[in-house]
Amino acid sequence: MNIGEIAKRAGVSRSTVSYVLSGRRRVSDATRGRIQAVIDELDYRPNASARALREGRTQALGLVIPPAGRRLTGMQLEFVASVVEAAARADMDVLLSPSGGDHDRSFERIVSGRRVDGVILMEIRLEDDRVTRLQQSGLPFVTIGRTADPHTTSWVDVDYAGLIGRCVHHLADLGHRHVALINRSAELLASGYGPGHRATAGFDAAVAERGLDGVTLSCGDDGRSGEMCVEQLLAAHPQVTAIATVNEAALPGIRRALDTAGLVVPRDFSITGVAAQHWAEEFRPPLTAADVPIVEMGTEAVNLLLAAIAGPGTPLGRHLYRPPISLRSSTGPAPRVSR
Amino acid sequence: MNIGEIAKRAGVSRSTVSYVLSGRRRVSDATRGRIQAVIDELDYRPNASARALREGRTQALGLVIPPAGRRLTGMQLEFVASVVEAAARADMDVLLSPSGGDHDRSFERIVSGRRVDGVILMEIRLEDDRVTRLQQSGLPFVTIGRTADPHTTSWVDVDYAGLIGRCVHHLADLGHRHVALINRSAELLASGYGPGHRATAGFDAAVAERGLDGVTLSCGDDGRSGEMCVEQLLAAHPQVTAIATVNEAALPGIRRALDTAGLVVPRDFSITGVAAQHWAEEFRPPLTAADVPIVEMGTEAVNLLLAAIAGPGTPLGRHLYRPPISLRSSTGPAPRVSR
DNA sequence: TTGTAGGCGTTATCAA
DNA sequence: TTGATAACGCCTACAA
Repeated sequence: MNIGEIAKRAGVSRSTVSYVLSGRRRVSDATRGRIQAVIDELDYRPNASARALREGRTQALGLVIPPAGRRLTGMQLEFVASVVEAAARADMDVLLSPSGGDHDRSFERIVSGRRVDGVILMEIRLEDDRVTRLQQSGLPFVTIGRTADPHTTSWVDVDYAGLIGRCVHHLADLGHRHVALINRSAELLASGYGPGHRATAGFDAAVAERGLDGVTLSCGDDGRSGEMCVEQLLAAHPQVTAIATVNEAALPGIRRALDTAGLVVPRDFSITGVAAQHWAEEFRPPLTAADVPIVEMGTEAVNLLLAAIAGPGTPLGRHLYRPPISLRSSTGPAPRVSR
Repeated sequence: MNIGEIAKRAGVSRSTVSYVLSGRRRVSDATRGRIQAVIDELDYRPNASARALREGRTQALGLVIPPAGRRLTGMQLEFVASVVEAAARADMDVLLSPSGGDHDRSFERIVSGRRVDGVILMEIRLEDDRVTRLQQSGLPFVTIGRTADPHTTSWVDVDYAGLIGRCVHHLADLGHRHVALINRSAELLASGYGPGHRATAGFDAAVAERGLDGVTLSCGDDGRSGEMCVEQLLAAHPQVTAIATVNEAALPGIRRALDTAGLVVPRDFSITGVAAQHWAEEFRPPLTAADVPIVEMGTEAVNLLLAAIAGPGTPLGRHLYRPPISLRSSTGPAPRVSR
């Protein structure tokens, strides 16, 4: 079923059918009605590949996600959902590319095969080959997270440094003197993962400013790791009375380890950090945390990208999110006596 | 950058470049070397739209996921990941369509615009418009889950009825007389969601066979709902000593409600069901459950689809998974005295 | 061993 | 108000 078939049945030329479809030139009511009837009857819709070839636009966005194997965190998942949703609102399809560090078949296919009109890159690192690759390709792109040189790209990001800093100040205000940061995994940090490094920087700065004793720990993105991490923390640093974390996937495990140690939150131990609202609320007791506005960020990333696609001369868009800390019930005054 | 440009620079015709790319006819070493050098230098890759138009194949699969708004469960997410992964292995891209009940723009665009070579449908219902639509479109498709009339489609599914039946038998063997099924949400059930209905059927059959007292509850796909659901269960049916569930997203909440009620698992209360291995292991104590082989199912769905795409006459493929119940630590003998 | 040319389904320019 | 036609980039049957 193609446009020629419709034209034939309606007794007009292909171009007229095309114009009825696009509305880009006047077609008499009579003719348009006849054509529309045929279109409706046959449920015709133009072939996307042909249109893409002709227009130079695919009406699709690429979304580069962390490769399988590593399980996506809840936050990553929500980003995917919000991007897909925002794209659908603009009648754009989303092509998923599970691409890790370097040159990946799927990534290359999407980029150099011109399968998409633009790309959203998730979980980028401070130095990221894929960013370089996209820059040289000329394809519009937006990153969720920013590289070490954020002045040359469009991005949305969370101010991990500032937020973790605020968490530390909040804990200090409550009288905590010995605090710990539970960061993302050591591999991720080693690969130059921005949020991890910025969280560390923010933590260190605030700890220094308030004259606290701070411990930093890496932790895998899963419950089991969180559990082990806190066990080790409690054993090695018994004086610690509070945790700040950017590792939401570890939260359930952190919770279990505190339970096992017989510590009641927030009476004996405080915990706070940066997390998706959903996870903060699911925590027991509900987590005092900076709620990452994931849906907003995903939507904004899509909007920036659509703008860049529409106008090649569009200025770079950047948005650093610094949501307030929602006070819930997981932080309290430092316990009087050390454990 | 197109094939003509490569041809010009290499001093050959376009067809020769094309043949070098496809390897479908012999090209002399000298010529091929010269062409390949140009290709490498310019990092040329054929335009996907043009190729799709010419070949009638897009090298992309559509994956229809539940619409945003409803948060994807961990299991759904893993399906997505496994499908994307399996597709990537076959050099296929995956186009995501967040489509709910009926005719959705995104779904229609993918299907009638021929944007994909085939479709994988998630979370289908016993009667599903999208299945009908795909059947009449002639586009190959595979469903994860099956409709009420499973003889006309290709699918992979979990034998929820059989598995929940086994769970009940396991509980009965342990001496439990009063058991509950925690099902998926009421809306999902009302919309004719197969796994929900089949779980109920399996539960009822096993309960009848063993002469037990069985309660069935619907529960939203999130922790909060699980918590409320179990609170109500304990209040309304104090004699219940065990739960079987197909609602893995509710597990954390179920856990919290049991905690709050002061019930120790498995001493005072047993819990089992069907869940992704990951969630079963994350539960405390680790959940005795039928582990849904998600990656295997996602991979098999892709393989069935690829086969159907390759050979239009391919027989329908169906695979009903019935994984064994992994005995972990969340079930034990029924407590002697009722609460 | 390589080249020529037609057509996949669209859209838009030029003509009528 | 409508129609004929070229072009988007690719693949391949046919020719040389």
